[in-house]
Amino acid sequence: MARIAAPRGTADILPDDARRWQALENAMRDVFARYGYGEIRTPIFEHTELFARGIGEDTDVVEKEMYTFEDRGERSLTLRPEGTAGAVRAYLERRLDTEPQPVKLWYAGPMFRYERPQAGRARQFHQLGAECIGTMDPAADAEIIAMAASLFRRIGLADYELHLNSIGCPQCRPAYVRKLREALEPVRDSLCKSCQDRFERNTLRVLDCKRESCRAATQDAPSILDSLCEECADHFATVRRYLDELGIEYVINPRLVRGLDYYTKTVFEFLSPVLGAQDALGGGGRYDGLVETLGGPPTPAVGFAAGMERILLAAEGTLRGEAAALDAYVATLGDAGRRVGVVLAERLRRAGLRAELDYMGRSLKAQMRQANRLGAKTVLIIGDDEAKAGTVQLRDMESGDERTVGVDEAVHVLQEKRGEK
RNA sequence: GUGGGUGUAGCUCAGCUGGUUAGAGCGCCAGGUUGUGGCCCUGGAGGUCGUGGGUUCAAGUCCCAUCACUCACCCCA
Repeated sequence: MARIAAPRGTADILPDDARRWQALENAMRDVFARYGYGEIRTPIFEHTELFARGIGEDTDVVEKEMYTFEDRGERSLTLRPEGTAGAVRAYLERRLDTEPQPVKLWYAGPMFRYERPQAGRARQFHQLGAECIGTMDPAADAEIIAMAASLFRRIGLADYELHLNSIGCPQCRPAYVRKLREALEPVRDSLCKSCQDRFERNTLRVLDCKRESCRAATQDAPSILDSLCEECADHFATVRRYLDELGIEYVINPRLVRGLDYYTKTVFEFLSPVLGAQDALGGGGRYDGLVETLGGPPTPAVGFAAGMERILLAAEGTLRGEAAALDAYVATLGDAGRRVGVVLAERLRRAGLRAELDYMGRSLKAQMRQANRLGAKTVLIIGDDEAKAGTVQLRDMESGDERTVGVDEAVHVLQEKRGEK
């Protein structure tokens, strides 16, 4: 029979790797809790409409990257490509807008985007993120950024750059876009093909192009930061002031534009130099129009999301999973020893110890080797003699010391030993 | 969607210009002890050489296609 491989762009996380994931998740939970965010778990799939409207019809994500399917009831559903839309949907549907504002939520889980996989990019990947909904206070922007930075610090990830920008609001952005178009019009023909397309559909994105030729052509383009309305300019200045006061370093990048349509005012990205071409660890920003777009009352909000695989990649050297040490390995010989051993292992486990025993009919020697491999601190050897006498050979794997003790004492000794560290 | 690279044991790879039973290291299993680990020694299991076609007396080795992986573009997490 032909074997079936995991679908393209998906990955299995095996036990050794899973330990690092758990370490990240533990750090994440602790950090989010400190900042007062509560976890929200929303569906993995939503109505396609939610993403189409929320993220924006003209974005790459909606245009060509969604896993969309029709269910048996002929509903168009989509595997979530990001987390914000679902969180905001839940905020409205579950009437979190009637609770004291702001509502602070975090989430983590799989996201799906149909793209060609490469380093740091997969079709099923995982994001952790947080949303602070209901306040326009610039301190909330700073809090979200500080929280992300705090998580990175917590896992020893220090090698990154925080890029910051403001892309204005519906009051000031249109005027800037017009100005930008005018400025770019003369050099339009020298832009790359996709930028010529961007020029038409989403002019801001031209600034974000990585091609040398496009960067050169837009060299002298006006900066959006010079065109912000008073409110946006004030907001941005205040966010910056808070970040300065919090000691969070950043670089102003007037070319930073995000790929999703819902952003307003503050946008930011954490870039890592060790990630290769896909260098964004995470990013986010303010989305003051999204709640309304999704049918709610005008509600300001700010949030961020980061790629868990990318974090794990970037924190390769510093974030380690704990190798669960084995307290005891029960090695048995003969039928009587075996019977006693099976029961003893269970007894150790009920006593809160990690215990393992052989299921492959291994020789004692092989059992010892296995115990060593598993990092067992102690091996309890039970042969027919011990079974008859109600004793075990207690072998300390580090020192090699071995002695005969009664079963009760053995359990006691192991518990003591465990408590010591 | 476009382009480059790669596909040989569980893993990392070697197989020269096509030529007899496809190799190494690591890992795995067993033995070296009659009831004992880490080091060492010995032996063993394990491969439709990604898949399908083609060229040839002969293909892991050449050609085509296809799939997968990978890197980059695009976009972003």
